[in-house]
Amino acid sequence: MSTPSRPYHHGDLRAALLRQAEDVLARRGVDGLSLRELARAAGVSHGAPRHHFRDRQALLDALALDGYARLGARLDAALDGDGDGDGDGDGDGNVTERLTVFARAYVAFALDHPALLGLMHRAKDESGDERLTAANDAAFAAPVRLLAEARERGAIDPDTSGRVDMSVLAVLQGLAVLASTGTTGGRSVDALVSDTVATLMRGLRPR
Amino acid sequence: MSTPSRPYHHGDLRAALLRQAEDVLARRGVDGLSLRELARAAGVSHGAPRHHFRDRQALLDALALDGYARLGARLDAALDGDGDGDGDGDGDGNVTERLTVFARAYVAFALDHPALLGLMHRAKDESGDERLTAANDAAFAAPVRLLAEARERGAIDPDTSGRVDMSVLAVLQGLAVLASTGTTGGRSVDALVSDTVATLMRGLRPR
DNA sequence: ACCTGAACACCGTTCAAGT
DNA sequence: ACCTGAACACCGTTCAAGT
Repeated sequence: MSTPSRPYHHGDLRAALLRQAEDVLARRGVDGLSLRELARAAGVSHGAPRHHFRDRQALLDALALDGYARLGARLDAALDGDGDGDGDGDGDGNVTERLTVFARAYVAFALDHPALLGLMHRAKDESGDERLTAANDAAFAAPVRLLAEARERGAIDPDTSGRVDMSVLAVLQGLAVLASTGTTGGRSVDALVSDTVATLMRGLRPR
Repeated sequence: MSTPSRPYHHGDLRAALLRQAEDVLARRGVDGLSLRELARAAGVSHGAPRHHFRDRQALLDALALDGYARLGARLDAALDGDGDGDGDGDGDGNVTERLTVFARAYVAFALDHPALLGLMHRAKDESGDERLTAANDAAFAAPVRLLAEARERGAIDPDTSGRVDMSVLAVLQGLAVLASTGTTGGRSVDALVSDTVATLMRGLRPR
């Protein structure tokens, strides 16, 4: 599998740097992340990372990209595990449940990797790398599909057409923000999530 | 008002540093903000800021605190300008409108000062300064009051008690995030905001 | 192809010393 | 009280040179 001789060094420096970087990110935040320190931890000179990442931002982008891939996988897995949604189709409860499942998965990711998620958002907005926006879109394609299907089945109001999709995304984003900052208003995160989805389905108006 | 003689230097270095800092923040982001550069721009030595801010984070905190004060003022002003809400009281439309007004004001702030808002959130979460969380609470006290009053008047579903407040905050946060990252799904920000508030009031379910 | 190591131009922070 | 300026320990980035 691996040759015993190490011509210069590190079988796969790139992977090692990313692994260490995520560790440091989680423990000390983006500001605490130094290329030179990563190089030191990997046992290479401070110039070595240059061969795998053009600059610090490139390493950050790679970290974010990997984060999106894992987030997408988790979201998809959560929805898959919840059933495929075209069985008997009891109409309404299914959408509420599936939205809740999705929101929970997203919030769980936000709680597990707050610094990484923050990095992902920042990288998507500020870095020029368009693979990041693509990865973001891919990760959130599932709820948009979910809503479209529900609308076709009549499980959610059809004349809302496409304009509620953004609203739902706003709610998901907001939930993740509130959860990861601990602004849950004194209740459990799970309760916050299901209450919010319920509120969204039901509306604030009386009746 | 001001003595013509400048014993050492800068009438009010603290204010000058903050002013410059916000400028740099808006134009080059937090990472582009250097204490030494600020000192240079103010015409003082690099050690001078130390007398007004213990370290870089303290300056960032001060910036965030000021941001919260201005955000709060803008949100309150927007709601005040919209009427006091206990006139005739036509019941429903009032809440929708006032929530929309509030959301628009918040989103406008997010669009005007994206970097500052990001700094505010980060500072609130990561810095130890509890005045920041207090400032955050104060800024968002208005919509919580608004909901409480609406519930008393029966303008929103009463048995939702306090558990929708967080939901509404989540929506507001999410809207600001989406707007400031340009993720508006191809429509205007104003439309996104009013659609989302409408969706929230009405609910996703048919009928 | 991958890594080293010196070099350059920056940082934040500390602290004696000045006025 | 407020500011200076040297000092220290870091950075990111570049680039010849090595293997």
